[in-house]
Amino acid sequence: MLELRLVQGSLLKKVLESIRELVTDANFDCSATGFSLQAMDSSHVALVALLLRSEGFEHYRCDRNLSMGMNLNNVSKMLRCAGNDDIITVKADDGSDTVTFMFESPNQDKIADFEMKLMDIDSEHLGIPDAEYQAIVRMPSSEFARICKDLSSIGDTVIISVTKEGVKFSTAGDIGTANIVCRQNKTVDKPEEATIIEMQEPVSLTFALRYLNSFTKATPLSETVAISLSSDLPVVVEYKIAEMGYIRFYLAPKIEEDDDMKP
Amino acid sequence: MLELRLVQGSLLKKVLESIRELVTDANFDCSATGFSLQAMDSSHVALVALLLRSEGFEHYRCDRNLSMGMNLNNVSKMLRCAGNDDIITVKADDGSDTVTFMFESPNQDKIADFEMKLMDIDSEHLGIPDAEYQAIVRMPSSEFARICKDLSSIGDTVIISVTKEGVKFSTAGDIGTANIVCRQNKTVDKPEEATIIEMQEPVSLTFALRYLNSFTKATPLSETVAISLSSDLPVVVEYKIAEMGYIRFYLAPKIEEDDDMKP
DNA sequence: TAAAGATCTT
DNA sequence: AAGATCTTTA
Repeated sequence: MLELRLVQGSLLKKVLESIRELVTDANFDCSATGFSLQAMDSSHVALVALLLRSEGFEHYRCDRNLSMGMNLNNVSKMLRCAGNDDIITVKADDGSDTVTFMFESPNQDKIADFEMKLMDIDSEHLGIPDAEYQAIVRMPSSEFARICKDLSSIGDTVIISVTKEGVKFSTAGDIGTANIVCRQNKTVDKPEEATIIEMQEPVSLTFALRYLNSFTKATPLSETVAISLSSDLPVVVEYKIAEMGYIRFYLAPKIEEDDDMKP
Repeated sequence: MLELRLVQGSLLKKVLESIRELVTDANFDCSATGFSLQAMDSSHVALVALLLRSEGFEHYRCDRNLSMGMNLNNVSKMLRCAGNDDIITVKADDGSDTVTFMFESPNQDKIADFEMKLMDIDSEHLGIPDAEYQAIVRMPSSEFARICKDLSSIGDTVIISVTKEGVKFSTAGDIGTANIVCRQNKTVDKPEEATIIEMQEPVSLTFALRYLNSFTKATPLSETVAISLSSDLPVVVEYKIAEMGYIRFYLAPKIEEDDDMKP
């Protein structure tokens, strides 16, 4: 028997809107620890890892580990039927091949329940080793989203270069080139407006903007984003979910190609 | 000679936006009593009845009964040229085959007139008998609209079931099932937020969501909607138009089909 | 602010 | 394929 009650239901709505563009089908794994998901995007280039710890729920009951395969578009359709102030409860009986989403309006006048068939999805659950990163950039998530969106109107890839002074986002395309430099800045009114560089050594890596732009769908979940970079390691773009956990997106850097070698 | 002056011109704009999706051509009937319209939708499944009483107009002159056939899309196009604060005057000369819409800006600086050719439309004007309904549900129009929209992302039809305690909207589709229960609630801050059930006996009927969603285009006209249900009678979805009249939509219930009988 | 384009939906 | 809505641009 599984029963999770989340008073701030909008959070679950936002989580699904964050992942939906990248992943179509995925297993939600429930254990005593919490509610988690790990999935590759459809082109097997990017990876999403979600964790919502049990302590973050108002009520959390999970008698035995459960892996529930769902089509995220369908989950999203159902969650869109929940009001932003609704309390969401997720229920599944042991051995059942369905999951139920329950939405209660704040004044309890409206109660909705949505039942959905589960699917069998075979997924290789990758162990993601904790790595030391050469550089971690923390910045306002909205600023990161704006930069990725702006640059993708110029080019397809972005070079992210970190030095002690700041982080530079560069791109080039048919119409020209663009560089956006964000200086480290810890002296701000609100901590969530800070840009903070934790750097062991300078690093410069290239990524496809298309995926970074998908990652920024998670912007509504957190005021800040942490970007962890190391040569030859996938970048980690992390959005913390207050009191509950995180969404992390992983993306391998592009190997620099010599343009003259292209056909 | 016909001349109707409506200071709150936005009202006429909203009326047309409410009907336009359902009905393409219709006769506007003008008499000393008021301005009315009755029309079936293009697939002859739903019926719209509009009444704007003469008392609601700032000036109302209708020397003889007049039936003016119009293409509602074209009327809508013209009315969209009126500002929301404009005063709208509708004019037609006896025997003329045109109608004129006049728009005056609030400060009288702008005066526009749009003339449109009338059409011949033969319509059977149905007498709609006043019926006793087994149940009448009054609820916030926005909530009804939200429910119809949400459910149509899951299924094509909705079962509306009324009991003394409340009203339940249910649907089923490929991805799952959904039930939304609204409890009767008369103790609200504002009367327009109440959900009120007037019930003689319980009733449960099935309707095509496609049409209900068209009906909810009238939501901007009224804070509340009244849904009148009886077995074997068309449902009436009524939006009152303040001080003037109403728009009523009629839709026959679906006869429950035995799924096994389907091909 | 309004029109056009793009994207998503039925 | 058409319509609706959202976003973007003038």
